Amino acid sequence: MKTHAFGDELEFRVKLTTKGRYAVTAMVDLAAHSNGKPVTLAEIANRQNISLSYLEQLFAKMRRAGLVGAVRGPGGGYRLVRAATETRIADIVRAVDDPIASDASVVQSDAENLVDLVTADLWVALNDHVQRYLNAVSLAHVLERNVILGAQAEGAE
Amino acid sequence: MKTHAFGDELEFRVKLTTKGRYAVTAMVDLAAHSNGKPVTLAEIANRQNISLSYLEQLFAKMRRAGLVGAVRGPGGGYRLVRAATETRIADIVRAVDDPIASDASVVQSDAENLVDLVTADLWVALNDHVQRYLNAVSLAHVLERNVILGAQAEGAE
DNA sequence: CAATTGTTGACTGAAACACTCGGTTTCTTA
DNA sequence: TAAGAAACCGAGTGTTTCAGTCAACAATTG
Repeated sequence: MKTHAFGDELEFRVKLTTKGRYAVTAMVDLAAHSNGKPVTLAEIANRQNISLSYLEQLFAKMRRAGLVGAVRGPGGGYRLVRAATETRIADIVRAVDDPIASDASVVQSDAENLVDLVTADLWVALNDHVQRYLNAVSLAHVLERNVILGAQAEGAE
Repeated sequence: MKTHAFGDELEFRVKLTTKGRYAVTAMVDLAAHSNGKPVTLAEIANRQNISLSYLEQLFAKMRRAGLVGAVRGPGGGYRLVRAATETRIADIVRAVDDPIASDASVVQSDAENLVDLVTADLWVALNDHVQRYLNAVSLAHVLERNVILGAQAEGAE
């Protein structure tokens, strides 16, 4: 029995919760302390006051997404795969957020009436808006405090 | 014991979950079927396939927020308080989302190190971005399918 | 009066969040 | 080669939110 209008898991392409903020914070910290040697999660956990185990989970996802590389053993840690200028905030948020399971087609498909249709329009547009913004901002931008209200959006290529 | 870097409830000013989408869909439906007479939640529930009781909760919040007015008894229902052109999507989303409890000052206050600071910058900027967009779009815009990617942002007055 | 509609509160199962714990592998260095 | 440092991995936990159900109550109409 179909009980509601939207798919159960169809959240929003970019989720913007504290989880993403944790990940971004950790990545900014990593970028800020990158000087050749890998950075340990223990350091980041200390500096940012985030639980080590939670960081491990977040970094596991980011490693699978190809954002960071790991070095095991003493002297090991994580480093950025791409330069800070090439690592986009959107990548980080997408990496740690849950995969928005399956049927994203709901929005498009069973738009039986006009209302479904126009609401879908709005959500797609908004999503695009946010996506574009987070895609235009890199770790380097954030570090340089070069995040200006609104001004970044058109830089998206 | 402070276990993590952000306030427990400090979400994000605008939350953008399915809950907000339900509310927006319902409001679009209400606006679309406004012709003098109040519109019943039962009608909206039928058309939009949302549970009646859930709609009641959402409309209770929107009524408290001054977005809709209720008429009880037979022939009753809800109507928009302001015109569709004056009802902004941001108002709707804010009305139904939970109040982001208490201490939003965390972001600003204990920014001990640089990383906290720059991350806070980013989140404030992004929030502003989304807020601005949703503030520039009215129910009427949505109904007229007048929602263009990105183009609305500067219209916010 | 009865029927209709909104109003309110309590409750529920499922999911996500933000961890915790306990282990295992991999690598370095003494 | 043994010790230890670090990344890996999976299971489990308490809390909150989501989305919905249910039951009662209040106001209005005919």
